[in-house]
Amino acid sequence: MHWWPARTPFEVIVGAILTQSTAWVNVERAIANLRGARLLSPGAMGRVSAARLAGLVRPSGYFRQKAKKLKAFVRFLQRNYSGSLTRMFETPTAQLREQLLEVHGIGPETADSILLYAGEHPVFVVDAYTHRIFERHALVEGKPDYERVRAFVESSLPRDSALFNEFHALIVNTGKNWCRKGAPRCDGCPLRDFLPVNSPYFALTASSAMPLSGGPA
DNA sequence: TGCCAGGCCGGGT
DNA sequence: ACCCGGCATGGC
Repeated sequence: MHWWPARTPFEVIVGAILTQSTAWVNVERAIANLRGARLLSPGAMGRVSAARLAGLVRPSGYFRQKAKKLKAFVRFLQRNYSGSLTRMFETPTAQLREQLLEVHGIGPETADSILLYAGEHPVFVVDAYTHRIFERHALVEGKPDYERVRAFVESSLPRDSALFNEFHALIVNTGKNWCRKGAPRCDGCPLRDFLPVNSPYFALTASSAMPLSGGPA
């Protein structure tokens, strides 16, 4: 779907932080502000003040928190990789994931989004939609926490970043259209017709047949 | 008008 | 190991 609307890996990372619990349309304004201020590079963002940064990312909500998080990431990148994303992404996946989780403001979903969408590391991104869909379809054994869902998907599909990318994109679209919070349970969702389902392949097949409008791209 | 959006942190059990 | 309040703007 080529759905993550970013021009560079750094912009993907910025978007991943800014979109935390926030509608993408608000993130777009914030990123436009950053672009206008020529701050969409690790070096420039490292030099700007947190207060100035906060003003620019204001439309994305939680703006003081997010300014702090962006600063924390570029500081981490500078300290550990001399500001080079290329060098950062040369780090083995599991090791880099642990490092990212240490950074203030980067939790499991943001870390995995960075790994997959900015670095093309083969990890599956679990988000609110993934949780809701997999829980409603009872695809995961036991309590469907983040690591269980991730382990289930990653062990059910070939370890291929392009596939994880596409699969997650399809899930988010399915979620936006049919699995929003408060929506009638599975009402109109194309996945419903595939119950009982016990493999993500079924979800992938079903999702491919649905309209793909409404994405952030 | 109120609910929700592709979370995460820090402090409490 | 959970659980919860706080963080904040903009669209429907």
